[in-house]
Amino acid sequence: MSETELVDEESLRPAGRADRDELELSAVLHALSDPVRLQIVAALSDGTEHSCGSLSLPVTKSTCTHHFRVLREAGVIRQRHEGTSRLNSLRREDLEARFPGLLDTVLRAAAGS
Amino acid sequence: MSETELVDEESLRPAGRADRDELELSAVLHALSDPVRLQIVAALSDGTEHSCGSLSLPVTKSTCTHHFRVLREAGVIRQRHEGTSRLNSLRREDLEARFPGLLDTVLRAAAGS
DNA sequence: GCAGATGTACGATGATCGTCGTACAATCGA
DNA sequence: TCGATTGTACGACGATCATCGTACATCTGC
Repeated sequence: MSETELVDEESLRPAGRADRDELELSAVLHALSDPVRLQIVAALSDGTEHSCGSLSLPVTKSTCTHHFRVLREAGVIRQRHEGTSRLNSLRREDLEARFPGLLDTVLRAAAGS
Repeated sequence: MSETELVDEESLRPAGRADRDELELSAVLHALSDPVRLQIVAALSDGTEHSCGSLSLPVTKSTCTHHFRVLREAGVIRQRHEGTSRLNSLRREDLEARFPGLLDTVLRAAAGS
């Protein structure tokens, strides 16, 4: 539902995205187990969209692209094309439906440490 | 508290264990992101102690030892020596104190998938 | 069209990971 | 004491990972 409204998503799905039912816990946990990616997810956690460049991450553009892809393939985020930018946002509803409470718990744990 | 009652723990701590305050979220998530380790944690989740051999895991003894070490070093489990066996148990209280709700949420997610 | 901005693709590199087999240590029962 | 059981130590192997630099693609504004 929340993803079919975005046309750009469709082109990314075959190789790059997990459907809601295909979300794998191991993949999600692995995606969240990297400090940089956790930082990204925390930045997206208030519902705002962020591009690679709008976050000041301690890595290069290439690495940033890599981390966004890992998050996307694990199903944690979705990507929307807008001009030369890719706006990323959390897939809160899908994650909540599949793994209730997981995202919030991890984010709270990340905030507390 | 719950760990100082075990003498064997003390010898494992310097190189092999994380104190409660030293638990790192990334390390915990990484420890939980492997299917075999998740299976181990799920088996321990009812509070019972388990040895390498008491779980029928799809890996060899060496690999089992490896996974238990990863879990121990991340602070997820504790190990107790008893005869020729090592009895492993979850560090529920420590994890709960540091990352409230995390373990239960992950276990619930694992059970639901 | 062109220059700048933004992000991806691709290859490389060093580190870490999961797995195993073999050898060894520790304990228990006969 | 001796054999069996249980787990660890160590080394090896291939796979994956995080990181980067360079080259390329796409879009915007002039």
